[in-house]
Amino acid sequence: MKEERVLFSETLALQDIDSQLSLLLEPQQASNGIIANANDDEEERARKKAQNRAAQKAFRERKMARMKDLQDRLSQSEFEKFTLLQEIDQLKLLNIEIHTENQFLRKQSSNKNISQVPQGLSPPTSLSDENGAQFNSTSFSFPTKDTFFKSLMIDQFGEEFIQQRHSDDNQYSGVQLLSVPATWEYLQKIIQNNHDIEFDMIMVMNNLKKNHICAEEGPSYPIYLINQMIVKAIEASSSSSPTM
Amino acid sequence: MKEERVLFSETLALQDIDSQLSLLLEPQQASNGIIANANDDEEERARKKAQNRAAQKAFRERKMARMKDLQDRLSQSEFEKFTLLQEIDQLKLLNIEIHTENQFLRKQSSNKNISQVPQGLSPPTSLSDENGAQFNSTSFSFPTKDTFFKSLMIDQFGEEFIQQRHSDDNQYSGVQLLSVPATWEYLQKIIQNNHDIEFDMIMVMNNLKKNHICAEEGPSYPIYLINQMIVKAIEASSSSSPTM
DNA sequence: GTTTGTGACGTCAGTCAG
DNA sequence: CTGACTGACGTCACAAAC
Repeated sequence: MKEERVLFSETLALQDIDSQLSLLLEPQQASNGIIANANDDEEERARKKAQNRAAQKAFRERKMARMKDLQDRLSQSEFEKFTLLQEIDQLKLLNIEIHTENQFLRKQSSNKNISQVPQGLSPPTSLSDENGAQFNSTSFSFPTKDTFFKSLMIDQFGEEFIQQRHSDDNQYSGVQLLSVPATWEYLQKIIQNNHDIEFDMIMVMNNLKKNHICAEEGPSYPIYLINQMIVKAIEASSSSSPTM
Repeated sequence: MKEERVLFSETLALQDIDSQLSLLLEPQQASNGIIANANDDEEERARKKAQNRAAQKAFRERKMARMKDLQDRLSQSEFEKFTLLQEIDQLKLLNIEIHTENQFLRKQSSNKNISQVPQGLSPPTSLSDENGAQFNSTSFSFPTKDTFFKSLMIDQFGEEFIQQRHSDDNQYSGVQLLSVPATWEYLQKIIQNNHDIEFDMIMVMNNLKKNHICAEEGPSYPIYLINQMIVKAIEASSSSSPTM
């Protein structure tokens, strides 16, 4: 009772390539004998099935493509986030420098000529000196970047503008960081726990090398960057391996 | 020849809920009559099928969840990118202000006392004045933020650090913007082209309202924010609708 | 061994547009 | 009405984990 079905199914499978074409080759040899009617009906259903089969196949492919697209977009977005973070740090650094210079100039100015400098300049701002008090005279002990900027930003834009980016343990502006040894362990774990994937750890580490960030634990890498490099390495190994 | 199969399939469909349990309720009534052997084999296969059925179902669900997770992570990432962009703009603004003030101070200082101010301060930097030439005396005509910062950053960090964020048509630091009317049209198009989804356009516009960005075309919204709000609205409508 | 997870297909029913 | 699209399931084969 089941062999029938299996046979049927196999037949279809073999016809797979033809199935799409079978729709185009219209069934014009219908009016033939006595069995014409039944035959017609049968054919109709078969045609429909083939149609559906093709439709599903296409649909599945589209779905897969969508999935892949999503993945790619995520990676891309994450990467852009990272570059933005870098940009922010550059800006902060620049800001500190300028501000420091500013403090110095102000000091000079007040030494030579008291209240020569108007406090509120072009924009309706007031970069008052109270938060700059940490900068005294000529020896500059830099505060933590974040501390410094928080006070600065609050002064400029008010509390509500400050979005707290929790700088936890191994975090760099909210991005999880892994030190070099930690990265190494991470890679090993991945390889151990995922037998189906393989990649060149050395390649990953090398690719990572240029992108380190200086954290308290020494040079570190943002985790998503690591992941990205892993993906790259996997792709590299799979395209060069003989399995493909 | 096919009715058999259909019947069989339907039977299975009806047993759907039981199928998972049928595995637990072990077939202990096997050794009965003469037909025990055939029966046993049959049962075995049925059991296997049910098993597979359940497995597939679970697998599909996991897959769906993964998909959803990806979506969410993308949205989240995109959103974070946006806040970072905002932060950058704040920093740039702050930077301009301080730098402007700096220029002014420098001018004052050189008026009173030539070369009182050392050019290179604490960090090994040289915020030389050549790029600040656009600021002359007391009237400050602000350059484009980007122009200004490009020169400033190049001066500080060198060309290679400057990643060009193409500010195209309706773009805000690389994020596509839609003006209010454009947003409205966008929503309508979405509704038209996706019959299966429905949401309250008004709700979306309202949620968007607080998050506008001032572009040349007037208040605008970043496209991904719009998309996010649409998702929200869809969820809201689907959870409140009687279909659920 | 068997279970379990996954990929690839097929089938059917329901929906929408032309 | 017909055809395309889609969601939900089922089945099989085969790798993988127990």
